[in-house]
Amino acid sequence: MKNNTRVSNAIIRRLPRYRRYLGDLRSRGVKKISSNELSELIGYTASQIRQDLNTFGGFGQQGYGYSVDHLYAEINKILGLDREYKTVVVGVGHLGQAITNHILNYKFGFSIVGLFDVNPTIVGLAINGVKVQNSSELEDYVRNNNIDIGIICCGKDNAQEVADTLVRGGVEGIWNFAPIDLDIPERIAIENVHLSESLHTLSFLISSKEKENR
Amino acid sequence: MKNNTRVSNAIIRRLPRYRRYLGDLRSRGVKKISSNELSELIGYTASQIRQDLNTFGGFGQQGYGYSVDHLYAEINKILGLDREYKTVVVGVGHLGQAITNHILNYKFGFSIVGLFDVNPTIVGLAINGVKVQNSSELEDYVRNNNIDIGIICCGKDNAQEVADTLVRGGVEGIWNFAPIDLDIPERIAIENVHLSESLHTLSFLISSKEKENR
DNA sequence: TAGATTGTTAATCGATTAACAATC
DNA sequence: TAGATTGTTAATCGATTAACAATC
Repeated sequence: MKNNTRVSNAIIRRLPRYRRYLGDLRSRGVKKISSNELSELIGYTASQIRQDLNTFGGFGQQGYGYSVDHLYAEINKILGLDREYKTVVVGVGHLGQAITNHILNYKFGFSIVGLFDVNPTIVGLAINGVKVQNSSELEDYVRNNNIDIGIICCGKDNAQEVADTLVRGGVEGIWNFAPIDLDIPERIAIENVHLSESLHTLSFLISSKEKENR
Repeated sequence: MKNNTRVSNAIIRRLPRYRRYLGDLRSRGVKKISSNELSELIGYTASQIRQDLNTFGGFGQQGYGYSVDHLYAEINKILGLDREYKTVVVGVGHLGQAITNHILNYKFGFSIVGLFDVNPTIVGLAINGVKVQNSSELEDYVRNNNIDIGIICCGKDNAQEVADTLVRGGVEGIWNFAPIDLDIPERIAIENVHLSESLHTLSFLISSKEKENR
């Protein structure tokens, strides 16, 4: 695997998608695939697929194609899915619970270790067998348990404060569902899921289609 | 507002973000803003901001800048947020409930009209005052109530079937949370939220940062 | 060996940035 | 009017596609 010096954002967004399609192929027992066949399935050009993969290394074999198993394993490595991530969820409303479920049903190396909330009527309850703790204990917990990822599912008013706490506790990355752009150090990875913006993208697309069809 | 002939995806993704920042400014009572000031806040170059806005029309005033109120209203129009959208949620697990809450707390023109599930132990329950119906009634319901948007929160095995049903019922757009690429007619708008892919992007970023810091 | 398909270089296309004339 | 800032054209940069030599 080549050294990934500044992989473009466009490529980064395509990688998990490659993984998903390769995982499907793999579970269907497909052994080999060419960039052309993959192009057919996934919708990127064969040329782009080869370019993308060669950013990280030569995973194919001329005249043959790609071994599905091997390529899947390599993409998992590229995505950092060859290790375990311990996570905490902060804010255990419906969204926090949905994310908790989502991760607990996951095969690949993410575990929910702690749940946190500020609401005293929720603190102490067990969700999926994990007890909800008071957010005041978040920093110590993250530090003492070597938590890797903090998942922010609280409202936007507390989100920056929670992020600061997670960073002080020593997380490596933050998965943020609050509708705000967090201010965090360069060394910490951040991935935002802005649901409102996604919904507004949909309404934009609906409006566009309407205009087209007029 | 100009005719939006094929707006690039890059621009589309930035529009809801402009809206969010302008909404914040507005609620803080700010009356005018220049592309330079907005650049400072939002992190795009002033040049890009002006280019983006001028895709849709000239909303500013030379020598002055942009009226926050006016620009916010225009972006709402561009995003199609000057109308009402009736929605149904299919699959009322934690995620479906989280999305339902999210939308019900929304100020801008999205209403949850129907909830649907296949699970008989959930059908009949009321969630946020909306009764859960059996998915077998989905198509008729969508048709008879002029539903605009279908929100897919079920598992990936049923997702394509649900999408087909929604399309037959006559929705204009689909907000899809199932980890699959749906096959739908060109005239229907689609927006995917692939949570797993988002999480895998985060693990990729964590791995990259680790390598950088070595 | 011949055929197939990758890996990689070169060409094209599109998006971002810079510059500045228009104008409030 | 002078200063400021937009709207827009031109220049640059980066990403995608095309082409083909390398090679299994």
